[in-house]
Amino acid sequence: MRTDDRPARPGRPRAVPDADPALSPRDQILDAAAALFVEHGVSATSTRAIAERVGIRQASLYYHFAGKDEMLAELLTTSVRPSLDLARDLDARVPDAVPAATALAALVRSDVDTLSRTPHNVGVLYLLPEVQGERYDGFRADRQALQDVYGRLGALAASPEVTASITADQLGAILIQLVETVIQLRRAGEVGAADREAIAATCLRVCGLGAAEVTGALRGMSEVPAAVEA
Amino acid sequence: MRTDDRPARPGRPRAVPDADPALSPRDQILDAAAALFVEHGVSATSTRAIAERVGIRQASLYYHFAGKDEMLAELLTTSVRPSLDLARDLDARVPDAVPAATALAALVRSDVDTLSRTPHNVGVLYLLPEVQGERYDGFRADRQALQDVYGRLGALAASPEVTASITADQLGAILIQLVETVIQLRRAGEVGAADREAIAATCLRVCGLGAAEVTGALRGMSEVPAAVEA
DNA sequence: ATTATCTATAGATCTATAGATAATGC
DNA sequence: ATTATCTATAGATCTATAGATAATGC
Repeated sequence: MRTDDRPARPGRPRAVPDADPALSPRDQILDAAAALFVEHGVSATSTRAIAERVGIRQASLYYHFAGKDEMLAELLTTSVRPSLDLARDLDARVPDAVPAATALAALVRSDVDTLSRTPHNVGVLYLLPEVQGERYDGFRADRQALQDVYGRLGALAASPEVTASITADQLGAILIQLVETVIQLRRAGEVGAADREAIAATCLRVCGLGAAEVTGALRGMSEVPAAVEA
Repeated sequence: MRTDDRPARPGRPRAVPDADPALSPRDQILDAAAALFVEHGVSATSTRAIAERVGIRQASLYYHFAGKDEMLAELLTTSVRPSLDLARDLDARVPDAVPAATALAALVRSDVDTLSRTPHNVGVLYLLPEVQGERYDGFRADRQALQDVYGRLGALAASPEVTASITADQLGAILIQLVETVIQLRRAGEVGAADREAIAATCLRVCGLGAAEVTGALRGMSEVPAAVEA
């Protein structure tokens, strides 16, 4: 089994010619698996169905992956990682270099935008029952770490009234849940800029920010990514 | 196939004696299916596994249900119906007999409490990919109707700043998503009264209510159920 | 006679391995 | 020689039907 991801190498030609030779076979398989896992779930997706969508024989999948589990693990990890990286980066700059509300706004906007654009709405994968298995402990740990950052930034940004009635853990769970409203909206139809902004603004309002502070944080946010790149 | 739900009638005895004769065989099957669907998903749950959990033979399931689909359909419907009934009831009394914020508080509290107590955390079923199939159009319509009420009550309760930046549809999606934070919390561990209150309060804060209004609505709420029963 | 179960099983999958083959690279 | 595919298939399911059977009810 090949586990790396170099471009396609020579080998016996496919029975059906490669539809997209620009993508590595591995990525073609991941893309097909993502689409089918999101639509039908993991168990309802057969390795045959994945192979058919790629345009290869069922057995050929096993040259690239040990099985569906491994495909799912990779899809989960590559989708949570960038978000966690940004979260940690922001977390480290708060509150000295960046106000908490600004950092939270930046994280929320980034995650909402990413989730609204991922191919096949892969955020749906987080909801699948398979993900509860210990096979995916690593993913769940990353996700929990992300939630913790949400809770920490939220608690720092929060008004005293809010802080009095809600813990950082609760706030983390609530904020991440709110961000994932995008996933459900995408299931129902197109997600527009207004939807994304409504969700981002709601995340800040949940922390007790007033209307002026909400728009302020969403504005100030636009400077942060530049700082991060530096 | 028997589709009603009378108490058990005579018939060949089970190989393994009935563990809970107080429940009809149908309810025993639904309970087992719910537990397994929540834990592993529908496709990953075999009819054999359901039967084993009940304590009957696999083939005996088909005397009560046409298949897993029918079990899932019944579980979904019986879990959304009571909530939709309450929502419609409240919706009809707003704003003349009951203030919108009070009605929203009552609906949120009821749904949060219900979801936090359902056996096996059945709210998880809403998230399964199978539910997107047209086989479950009826359930999804009920759920959309519930979401619409959330949006309507939320918009009526909302402060002008909130109404200016968010539509009733967006608010409905956000509120129902927030309520379902309970489902995720239950996956992670016990859900306490503080968690339920944090979520309920957050739903009201999302509508732009201040701290005083939030606690006010959650208080006034307690009178509403009595009015509903009348 | 009616009911709710049982046993047995056909037919349809589905996964994962073994081994062959058709390319390119050296 | 190496690589990426292919063909073929064993073994393990899983679903849903046919028909038998062991109770109670009349």
